[in-house]
Amino acid sequence: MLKQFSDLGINEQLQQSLIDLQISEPTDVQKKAIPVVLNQKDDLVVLAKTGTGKTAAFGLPLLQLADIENKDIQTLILAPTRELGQQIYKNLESLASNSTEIKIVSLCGGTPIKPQIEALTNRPQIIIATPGRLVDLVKREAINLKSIKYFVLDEADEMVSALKEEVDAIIKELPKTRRTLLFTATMPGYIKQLVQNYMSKHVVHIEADMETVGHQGIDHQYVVVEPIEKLEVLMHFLNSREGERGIIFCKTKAAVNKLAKNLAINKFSSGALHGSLSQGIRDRIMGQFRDEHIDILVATDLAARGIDVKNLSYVVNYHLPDTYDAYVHRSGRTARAGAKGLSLTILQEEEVIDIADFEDELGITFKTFKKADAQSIEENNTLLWAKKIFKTKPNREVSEDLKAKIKTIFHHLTKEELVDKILANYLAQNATVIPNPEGAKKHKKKKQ
DNA sequence: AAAAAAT
Repeated sequence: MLKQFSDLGINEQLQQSLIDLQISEPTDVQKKAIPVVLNQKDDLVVLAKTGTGKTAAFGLPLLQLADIENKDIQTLILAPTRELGQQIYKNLESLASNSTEIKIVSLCGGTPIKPQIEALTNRPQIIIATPGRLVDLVKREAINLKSIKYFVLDEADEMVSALKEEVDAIIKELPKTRRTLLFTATMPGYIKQLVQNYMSKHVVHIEADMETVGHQGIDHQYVVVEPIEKLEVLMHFLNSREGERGIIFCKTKAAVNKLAKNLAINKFSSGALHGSLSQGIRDRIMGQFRDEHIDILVATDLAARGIDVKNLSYVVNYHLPDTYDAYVHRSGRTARAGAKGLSLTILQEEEVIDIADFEDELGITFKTFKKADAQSIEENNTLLWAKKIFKTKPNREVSEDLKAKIKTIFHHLTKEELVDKILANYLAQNATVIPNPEGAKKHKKKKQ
């Protein structure tokens, strides 16, 4: 018999929200984790694949356990990035839409702290935070964590490694009697050891959705390119996926900026996301991406973990990820909730040997992505650029006066001559966009 | 070495 949310002990208000959200059946991780959280006894370490519903696996039972008679903060959820924190907040809000008496407050950085201090005076039962901001609030004595009963670390492996200092500072403020619930898709051996130090009660270990070896639904492919043709191959791929949506991962913020600029010049519907942008811009780009106003997100590993955007059919590794786990998280942005997706890694010749390591370490098999020959890539990219120009709407912000002046410049040209000039301009622009080998060498030399 | 997280 299939277990339903009601069988797991989820109450009617939350069941109604699930109906509203058109979520009909619990996933494996939800079936396994919900009863344990509701039992109010044990600590919990949950290992479950990307995109299998971990947020609801702790969100549903913790919303149910929220005691509205109790005006103290009862649940603390920590996330590694502001974007993920906000996403968890929104998910919990929508799960709680029929439990209106529950108050949830998001305490992520990058936004003014005063409104958050204000919001805390409303006595929320549940808070979602990023570590830096929460430490700040504790230092200001704007928050008291002594009443916490449930402590959730999402992306637990990242939290106890990269953000260990802040997490340790926060744990010092928590009562020993609390329950600790850790959720993650990846758990390197050394982290597994470390994690034991964070638990105070008997620990239940749950592994869910793991019986399917590899990352079900993800098609792993790689393509070998010369440095000079990397951008061209990427654009050719993006053109072949016109109307689809995905994320392109780069190694550095500077590389994200550069690639996003190149894609913008070539009229791709794209935006950049990394940690040096203001939170306002980060929120705007994420909003546009979620609302499908832009199709392509160019990002650092800021977007690698937890981010759940609907209908992403591909992920591109424009640079190799640093770790095997980073590959798991990046590629896990596609093929979510049972969907299919492609994870394409673009490599240079000397990096090909790494592919075998990824295969061995992660138990996956890469197929080779067949790139077209240089000439057809260029032709194809140019044709699609022309189509995009055709579809471009006139810019109303340009004054009539300026338009008239520009028209006089081109006045004496025939249509054919005008097309020739626009095309030549496009090709020249692209030539400057793609670094030539000389330039690449010079750059390398400079770095050494 | 780079990314994230506080201002």
